[in-house]
Amino acid sequence: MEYQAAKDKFINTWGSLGTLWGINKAMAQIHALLFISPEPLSMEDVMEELHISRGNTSMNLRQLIEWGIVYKTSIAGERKEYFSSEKDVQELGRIIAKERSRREIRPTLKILKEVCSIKDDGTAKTQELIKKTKELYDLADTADTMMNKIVNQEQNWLTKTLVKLIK
Amino acid sequence: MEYQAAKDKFINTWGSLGTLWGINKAMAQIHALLFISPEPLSMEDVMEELHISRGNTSMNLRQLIEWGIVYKTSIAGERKEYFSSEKDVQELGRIIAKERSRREIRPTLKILKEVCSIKDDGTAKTQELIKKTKELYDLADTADTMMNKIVNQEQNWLTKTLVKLIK
DNA sequence: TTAAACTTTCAGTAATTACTGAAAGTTTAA
DNA sequence: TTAAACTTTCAGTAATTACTGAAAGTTTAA
Repeated sequence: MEYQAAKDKFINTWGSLGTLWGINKAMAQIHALLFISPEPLSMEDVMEELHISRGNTSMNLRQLIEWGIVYKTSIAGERKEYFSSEKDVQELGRIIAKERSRREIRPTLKILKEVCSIKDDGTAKTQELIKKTKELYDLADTADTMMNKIVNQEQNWLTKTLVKLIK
Repeated sequence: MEYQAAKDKFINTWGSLGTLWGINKAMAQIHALLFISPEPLSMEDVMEELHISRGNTSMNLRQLIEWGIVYKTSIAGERKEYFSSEKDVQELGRIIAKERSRREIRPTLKILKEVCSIKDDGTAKTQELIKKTKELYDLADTADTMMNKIVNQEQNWLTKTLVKLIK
């Protein structure tokens, strides 16, 4: 496989993986492109490489920046803005885990907490609702905590060692 | 908050969380409904509760069964099929993690492996592609392995203890 | 200041995905 | 067997989401 073929394959795979996880294709592809590019790219570059419109490129780049995994980079003597991706995979993982936790898991935990706190009227269906949402709360809370601990940079020696052992 | 309100809130939240993760709303809602129902429900029941059509209900139930988190349950003397959800949250987590790994992470790992194995022609862009896809491969592989270890029932004493310690 | 070089916004449209409901298919009881 | 009671399939349509490209907005250099 030659460079161009490999590159296209990677960008396309990343794109379709994205859609499977609720991320739009263009956004995932732009990220893939920047991630493997040794130099920052301009909006024009991205448009040409992926054959997408200016508007689409602009909007998705902005979202990636909002997520914190793409940066605006200025190049001396150039008027255009250039964009580059977070290059450290560990850091990438950390940011994504943190953002998904903040945007999705935490709000869900809040709702689960509310739902499992309703008054127990003694009926089977109420008791089941309370029990199940409580269990889900605990599971989601544990998973969230663990994920953050594992993925986090601020790992102490103990955690790091344990993670290695489990693996 | 009364039972009905809490139930609706839970089902709706679960539905929108689903869409955020690339699962369609109806499917997530059917699962939510079955998960908190003390008794198995018929297709008719599901249709009425969620106000969705017969076709939609049938298709999504089938998908949930394919995922392994909803079961067909027969009720003695009843001709209809009844459906119930996996009730153990641990088991639910285990199944979902395993299925997503099998359907999404493994295929991605395979592609990453291919892409990072291309011939190094010495150019900066080729080297960057190889390096970055290799790093992604390692990250995804580690995350996948850890997730499965953690979520799996076949935990030995050591793993269990370590998981508790990290948490 | 102005105008060239850029980026963002957004109304309109295209593409995708989800849903309906009736027809076809299947199962079961008698 | 047959017909009633169910489930599945699928063509057509509705709803949602993504994308385009031109107009509006912004920045910078002179």
